[in-house]
Amino acid sequence: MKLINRDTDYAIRALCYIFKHKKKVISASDLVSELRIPRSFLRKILQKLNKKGILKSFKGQGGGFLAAKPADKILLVDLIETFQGKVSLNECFFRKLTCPHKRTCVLRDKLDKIEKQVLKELKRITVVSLLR
Amino acid sequence: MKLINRDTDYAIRALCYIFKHKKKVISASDLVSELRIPRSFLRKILQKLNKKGILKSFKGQGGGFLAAKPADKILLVDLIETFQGKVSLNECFFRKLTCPHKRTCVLRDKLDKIEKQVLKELKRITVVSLLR
DNA sequence: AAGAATGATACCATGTTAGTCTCATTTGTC
DNA sequence: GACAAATGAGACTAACATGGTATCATTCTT
Repeated sequence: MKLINRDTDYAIRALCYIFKHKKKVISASDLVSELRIPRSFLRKILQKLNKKGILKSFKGQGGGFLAAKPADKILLVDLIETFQGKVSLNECFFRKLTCPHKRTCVLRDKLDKIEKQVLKELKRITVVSLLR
Repeated sequence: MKLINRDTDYAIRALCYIFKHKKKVISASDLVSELRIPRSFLRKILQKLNKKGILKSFKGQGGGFLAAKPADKILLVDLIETFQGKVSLNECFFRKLTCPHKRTCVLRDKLDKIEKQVLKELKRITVVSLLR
């Protein structure tokens, strides 16, 4: 029952490093030696951040990554959704089917409320707030 | 990222049924035909509830299960912990080791706060509050 | 003694997570 | 233009978690 998984975690570490060296283009190699994250794994993560428009990438010698937007515009929730899908604490399945009592289920109702709270809190966390 | 998994879900359904038929001893067979949950799976769940002191069991013909304590004394959190372990939204591992920045990590700090909120809300939910 | 129930526990299939590997493409430098 | 350094794309794999099954032992009622 983890809120963030390893991809998201690594993405955050990478982003923090990139923001601490703003203006410089950071290559995967830089990040690997700095963060000690497995190279191939990290590369996949960087590619995804690029596709999502959170990083800009530059190919070829001297290439690497730059932030595509300011740190206070990158929400933790966006990262979580990028790597783990929509935040949903109350998916309810009954024998592989979506539960037939969806609308009337008291438990679901209560979990929904908790989910909304969590989401609200998560939305207040940006990459800036993680830069120490 | 689910707050409750299938074991917990089934446990709740079973408990609700048992409480709605208080005083009667309910067998696994009763529950299977009522709730349409796979027999063996349900039996494992009932056994666990028994071991945890949430149900009392009776062997032999006419045997089955009874609630071991009142519905308002059974917290949803207890069920979650029985089947899924301690609620912990912020486990942080770094390359299989516990993360070395545990104490200084800003993210961990924020997730901790969210976890405390969730836990507080979860503790307010008892089986009574799920009996409709 | 028989049958109906739970207790204990091993097993299995599928999906998810974390990580690896390879090849193609782009770009800067000599 | 050749080469090296970088990213892009995507297939592959090992280990673990989840959901579910199966079997045999034990206990209790009749």
